[in-house]
Amino acid sequence: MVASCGGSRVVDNVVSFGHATLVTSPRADETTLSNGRPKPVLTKRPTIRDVAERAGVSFKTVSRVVNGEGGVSPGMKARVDEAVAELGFRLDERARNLRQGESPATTIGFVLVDVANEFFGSLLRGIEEVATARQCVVLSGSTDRSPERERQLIDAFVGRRVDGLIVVYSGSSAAALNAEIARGTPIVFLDLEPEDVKADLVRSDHYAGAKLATEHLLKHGHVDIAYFGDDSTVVSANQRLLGHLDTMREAGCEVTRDRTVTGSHSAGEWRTIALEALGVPSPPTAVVTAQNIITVGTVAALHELGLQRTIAQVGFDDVDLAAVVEPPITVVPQRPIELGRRAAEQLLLVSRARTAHR
Amino acid sequence: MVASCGGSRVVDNVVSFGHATLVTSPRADETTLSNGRPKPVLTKRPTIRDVAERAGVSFKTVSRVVNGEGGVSPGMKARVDEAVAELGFRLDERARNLRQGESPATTIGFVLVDVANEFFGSLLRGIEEVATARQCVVLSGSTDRSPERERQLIDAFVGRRVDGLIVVYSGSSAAALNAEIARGTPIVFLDLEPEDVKADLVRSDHYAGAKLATEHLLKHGHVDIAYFGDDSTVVSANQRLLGHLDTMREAGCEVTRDRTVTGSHSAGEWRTIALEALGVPSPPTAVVTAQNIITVGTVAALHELGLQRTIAQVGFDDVDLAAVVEPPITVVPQRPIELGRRAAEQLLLVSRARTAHR
DNA sequence: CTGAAAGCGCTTACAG
DNA sequence: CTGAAAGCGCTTACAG
Repeated sequence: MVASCGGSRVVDNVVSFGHATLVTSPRADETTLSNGRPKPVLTKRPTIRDVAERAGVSFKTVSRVVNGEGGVSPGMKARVDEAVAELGFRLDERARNLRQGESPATTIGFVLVDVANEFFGSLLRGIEEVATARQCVVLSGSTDRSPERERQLIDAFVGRRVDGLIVVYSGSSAAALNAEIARGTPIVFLDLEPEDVKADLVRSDHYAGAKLATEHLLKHGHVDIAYFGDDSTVVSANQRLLGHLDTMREAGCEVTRDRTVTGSHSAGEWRTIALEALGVPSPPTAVVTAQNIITVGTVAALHELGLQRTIAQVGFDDVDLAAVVEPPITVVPQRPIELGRRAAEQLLLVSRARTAHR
Repeated sequence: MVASCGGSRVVDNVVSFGHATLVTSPRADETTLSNGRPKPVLTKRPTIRDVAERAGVSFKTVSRVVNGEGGVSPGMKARVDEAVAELGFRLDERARNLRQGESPATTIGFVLVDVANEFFGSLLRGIEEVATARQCVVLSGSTDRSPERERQLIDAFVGRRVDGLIVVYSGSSAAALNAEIARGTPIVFLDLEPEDVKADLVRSDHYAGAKLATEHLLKHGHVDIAYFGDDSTVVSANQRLLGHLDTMREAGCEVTRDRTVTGSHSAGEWRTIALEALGVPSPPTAVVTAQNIITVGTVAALHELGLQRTIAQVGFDDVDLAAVVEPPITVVPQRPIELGRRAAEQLLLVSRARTAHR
């Protein structure tokens, strides 16, 4: 039972074994005739008039019933309800909306960077939650930080007359956004903020978060704390760095250049950087890793150096491995779902205020 | 520069330092008067008639121009274009759709389990990509596997007359879905499949994926291969297990009970399970971890046992740490973005076939 | 309590 | 090349 090459380890990283499969049901091919059976006739969706005809009432009465307006005699209501059920009638929200003019928000548009990224997916989740609670639905799209894509998405959403827009800004025209705001579309920015556009913004308090991280380490007696952060030209990264530096200064701790590394790198690159910065004769006693992938890279480096129980680490955001690494890592989570919720609440607040005002 | 408690490590796991912040712009409060300035008048959105009036043409001409229909003299077109720009006119897609009857798909509804989960977020990303390429937009919502939520979402989407539905099935009524399909809404199921509903399905070929994983290890000379998998009552988990077992049998390798562990556990629990199963006197020489969190837990266990270079591991799906762990892990990725793309392509195919047929 | 008219913003036929 | 009419599916006033 011992393998012939027990000591070998498969080392290929991410072998690409794609295996998507499409199972086509017979039903889907029936747009063309098969074995002589008649093509299924796609019955046109029943309208309020179809229901009225079937129930033998005026279409206005149907409208009253399906909208629960009341003022309809029980007998008529019963007949209408029956016809609705038989025909499988469903109100067309588009038509309602078109006529209704001002009514509570029904659709929110969310422009984000990339839904496949857990952070943005969580933002969407939070928005969705408050939207759903109010019968509201969410349209979303990824920009990959392209101003052009952002413009297209906003165009598409506005064209569909969303009641409000939540956007993780990617650099599209401030003038266009201001025009849209002036035109009455409520906009709330999330996470990233454009200059020259006056609108509400919901974001994490990165400065305070970094302060907490560093204070946490100071409280445990550390004074020689390294800091690995994202490229400081990114506003949030800079705020985190400032939070760290200010906290260190206030505590009277020295901050040296070689203990503070910032830049835009992959997890693998950060592993290398951490190996160099922490694998020195007198390493810091603790390190703040101010971003997800930096945390992952640094954890790997600490374990390789065997220093995972010697150098304390506090990271930002949740990480898969937080739960299984020994010892566990302390992190300052960003709570993106909460961020999304707050953005949606703010949007609907503004949206409602406007509706009420007309 | 040496910390006073250099040896200590902060061990709290995930300290909750939430720090969402709302920055309200002055603009947002202007729905009520402030410092005597007049409330901004929300100009009503300009319609095709407003543009016509401004350009001094009939509204039908405006329609022609904004739809790029041609058959309009250059002079008129120029006047219309100018008026459109001045007024910031945008076609109302809702109204277009209402009148147009049959036209290419414009909105897709996607019902998933949880967007905050990277797998589902990636599915959405894939759908979005093919949708966007065709001027189509995506409405999505999370069910958390609640049949009730699923029904509500489908209702909301159908009410808005989406041109098609992609759903990761969560157990809502098959009868309702069949009725909707009969009514003409194209539906494609993704990942999970309902019984008693005839519709297309796009999913990973879990059996083939597991086969590949196990074959990969066999090819490297392993014969004593352990298998850690999700609860086998989950269809996909069962397919993976079968793929593994069949491959082992075909290769003439023995499979014992203690080498095959399945069940629904957290990453931390899997770590414990792996420690027990692999920390035995004569451990297997390789292990297949058939799911994301199982992989994470097992990696942690192997490193703790110091067996990460002795026992080979092949996992399923991508994992954050795949990139940084030493040695790197081999994984069979599921390519959720690709799955999403295929589902959307299939949906639009069916949708188009129907449109053409009317 | 019930219904006929007008209109939401657009497009689809149909005339000139 | 240009436009007046009718209608998409519904709701909002207005009458009975």
